[in-house]
Amino acid sequence: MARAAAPTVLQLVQSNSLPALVQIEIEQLILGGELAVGQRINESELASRFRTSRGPIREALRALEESRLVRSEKNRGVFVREISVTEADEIYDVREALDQLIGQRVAERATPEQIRELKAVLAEMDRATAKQDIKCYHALNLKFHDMLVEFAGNARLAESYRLLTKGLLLFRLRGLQDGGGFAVSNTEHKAVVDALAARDSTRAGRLLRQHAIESRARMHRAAAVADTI
Amino acid sequence: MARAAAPTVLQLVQSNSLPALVQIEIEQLILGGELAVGQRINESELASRFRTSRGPIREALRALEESRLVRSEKNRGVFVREISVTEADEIYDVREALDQLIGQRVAERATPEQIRELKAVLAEMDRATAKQDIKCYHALNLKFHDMLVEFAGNARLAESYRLLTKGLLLFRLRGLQDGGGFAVSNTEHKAVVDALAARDSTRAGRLLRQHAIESRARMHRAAAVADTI
DNA sequence: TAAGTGAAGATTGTCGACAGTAATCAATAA
DNA sequence: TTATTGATTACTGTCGACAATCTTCACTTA
Repeated sequence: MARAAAPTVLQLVQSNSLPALVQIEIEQLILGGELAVGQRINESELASRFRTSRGPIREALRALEESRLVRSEKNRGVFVREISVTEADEIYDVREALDQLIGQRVAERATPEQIRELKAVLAEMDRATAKQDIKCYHALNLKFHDMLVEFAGNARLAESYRLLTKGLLLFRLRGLQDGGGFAVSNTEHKAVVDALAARDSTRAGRLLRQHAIESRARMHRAAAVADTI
Repeated sequence: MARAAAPTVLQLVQSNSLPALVQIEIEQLILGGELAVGQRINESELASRFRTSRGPIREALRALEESRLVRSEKNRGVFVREISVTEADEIYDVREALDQLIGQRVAERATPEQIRELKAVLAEMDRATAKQDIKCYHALNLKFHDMLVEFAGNARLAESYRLLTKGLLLFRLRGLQDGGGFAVSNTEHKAVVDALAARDSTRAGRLLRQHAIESRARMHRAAAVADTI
């Protein structure tokens, strides 16, 4: 496993503090949809849920606010952030630039083993497509892009990229993602991996950027459809 | 003044909560060098300094940790983050990509008034250069790039860019920035603004990226010199 | 002298409590 | 019936206190 090893629960508890743990937990709640977009977050409720006082909860919420997953109104509480199409557009604008960089770097630095891992995920995605398992495809899609940014070998890049795409997830939770055409999406993935395997950094960068552009277009189409409903 | 209006103190106190205010204050302490890089931050000390309890301080520190300005060790405290040359390199890698995007967008979107503002700052920088006022030049340099990212008209881009460059400031605080050649730097600035005025987005993007690349090279030269001392 | 040990002090982690503010809802008046 | 007012309730903002942990440093011992 060439990727950064996932930390064990033990390591997590020992190194990270309670607020950090809570932060991860709340993030899962948001990204998992249990806390709906726009919803107010009740501190006391979370506190009793996690068997802590409100202190650690508040600390976690501050961190989540800094990462723009929640917004906070004074004396009113913190709310799960809602992303408008306009803001999603802004994010995509940045993402396109970063994806190009990611494609270039992965083409330059990825090990043969990592390329194989990417291909394996691609194959899984094909199977999910065949079964029309959208949920599975979506999870694999996230994994694929996460692996890419990891293989780019730049921690700061990965951090920026993940922060950005987390915002996009808030939007996707409304069910607008991928615009239905996910078989198309995987064709684009394959072209990218081909360029990576060929160590063609320019082409890989261009293709991954193009993939982001197409994703944005799919997002727009889905949003347009959703608005007509 | 076409830029985003600076919020008044009143607005700040009314809208933002105490932790948010404290966060800004601590950030100033760090970026101003009062809290040295690598130094441990004493919660009680800050609390008495700002006449609050430790709660708000801790919340602010969590937010600063999320923005990577401090790091936190369990049961040991939080420390002002130190940036290695390797990490500065990583940041520059991302910054180059973002700068290209910024150049393109500003060329497309900036108002004539904004272009004039940029030129005015450039003139100020020339005067600072003539007086060999490095500190003033440095401040204006930051302002120039901050205006650029603002004029790009993409809040998320601005956010990502500022987060990134804040990290670079931690490095710069060690006196390694600019590598001495700041007259050269302003020549590059002028070329960028020329492209912006000509509405040549491709050239503006290329030049601003190139400027970031040169900045990185200057950083490396300065670091090399610092290491021989 | 150097290494190890123990206590004392300082600092962080967490909690429960109280004050202040916003939201809710019933009662009243137009 | 609708709008307004006032009281009630719920929640956030902040604080001080205590427990747990780390650091420091004097002291002992080989």
